[in-house]
Amino acid sequence: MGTRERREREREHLRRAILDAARDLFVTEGFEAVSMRRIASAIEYSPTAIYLYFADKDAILVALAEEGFHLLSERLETTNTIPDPIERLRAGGRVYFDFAREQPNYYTIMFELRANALAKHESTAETAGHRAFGYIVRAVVEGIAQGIIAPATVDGIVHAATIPGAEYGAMVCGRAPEVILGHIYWASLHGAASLMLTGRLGMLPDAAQPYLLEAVVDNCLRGFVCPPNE
Amino acid sequence: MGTRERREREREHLRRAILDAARDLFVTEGFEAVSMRRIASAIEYSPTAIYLYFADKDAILVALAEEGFHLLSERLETTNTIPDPIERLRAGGRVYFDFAREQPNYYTIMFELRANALAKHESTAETAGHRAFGYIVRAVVEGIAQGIIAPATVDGIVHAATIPGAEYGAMVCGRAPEVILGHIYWASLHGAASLMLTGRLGMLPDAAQPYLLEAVVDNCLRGFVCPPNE
DNA sequence: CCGTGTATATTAACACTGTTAAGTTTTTAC
DNA sequence: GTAAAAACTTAACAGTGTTAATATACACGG
Repeated sequence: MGTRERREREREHLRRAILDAARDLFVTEGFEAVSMRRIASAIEYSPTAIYLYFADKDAILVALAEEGFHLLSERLETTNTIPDPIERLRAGGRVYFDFAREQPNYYTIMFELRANALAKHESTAETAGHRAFGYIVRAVVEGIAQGIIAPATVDGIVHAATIPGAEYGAMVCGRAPEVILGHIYWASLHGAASLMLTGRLGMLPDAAQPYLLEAVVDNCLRGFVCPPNE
Repeated sequence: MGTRERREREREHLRRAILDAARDLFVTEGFEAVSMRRIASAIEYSPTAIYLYFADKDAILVALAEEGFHLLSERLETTNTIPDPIERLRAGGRVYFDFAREQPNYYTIMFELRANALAKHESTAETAGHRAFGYIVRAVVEGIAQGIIAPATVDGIVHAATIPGAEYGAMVCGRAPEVILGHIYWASLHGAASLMLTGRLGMLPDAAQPYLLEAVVDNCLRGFVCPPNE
């Protein structure tokens, strides 16, 4: 008797409907438009019905953030055909910025959500984020293997960060160099995207902003490939 | 008769009391603890009294953001004694990260406030932000003048960002190169700080985080000084 | 000194918010 | 057909930002 299967299917269906309504609301009307009551009226259920499917509002936002990471991962996947690791990273940077520009609300909940909310819901959003990060890390690994990202660069970073009294080498080796470099790249991308979305690039003419993003990517990657100068 | 002066003094006094209470609340209890009613009870006034001093809640937050930028500027000022522009930029990066770490709530409202709220209150917070940004820009200007930040680097960025069909050179020259380089540096700093504060550096051991920040600064500045490799 | 106008502050209320407890309807299982 | 379980709703709580109407204090002109 497939009644339980059907029930589960219906459950999943409504769960999706809730998420869709929530996404539509905040993709079109922004973060603050998403209230339990508005979601409820969009799906034509009572507000409290939602609590049968999500623990609280944060759980919905975490689920949406996870969706966002999946979207981003899908987009990043298209860069996989690019053989040169550096060019792949560069293309990934463009994809990243395009995503931030086209889906500002997604980007906002993906990266504005505090560890607070994430931890509370032991979300898979974190692992979805890791998957997206993986695209960066793999390109860096290849770059190192092919000698494009010079060991000297890695050493340079190791060296430069050896501020007094620190065993930074051990730190870096605890996590592989590609993880460090990946974070450096990610930080650059996120910083530029975040400044853009919060309107902090107002000093630049609007038309120049894409070029700034390009320049951020370029400067970061130049740091990766150039030999250290001493 | 100094009665009007006294009144104005009292006004300013209460205005400050409101800001102090608001700051205390969110520096110690976080962003969401700041409600009009809680501020009111802290200063022992009725909630609506606040509206005689601030247009709305956003106005308070904008004012606090402005305070934050002043604090940051003060800290950045201490780097002014460092003669070498690159080392000054590096020290500025450390100051920036230290500020983000020690005043996470300040940092949050300073950079999470949407252009939305800022524009609505035609705030001086923006100009306060510009002042902080000025420390970066001036160091870059000096670096270029002294030949430490190679013209080749600037050209490199100009060149690298010349994606098909774009007159990037004109864009860059519309705003001076130092503004572009300044934004690149700022984006790196903000990205790293933001990832740190939102708990996205969880992949790294906690002790390694300061070194990552150092590495971000180093990689970015390496991009500034190294000659383009072709 | 006394009313008057103004600045200042308060009370009550509105329309929201996320969330919970209790109650109702619907569906399943025997 | 009836009991149990799942799904859903209603009513309410405690809170939010904000406004309109009201009261109070206070300097100023007569």
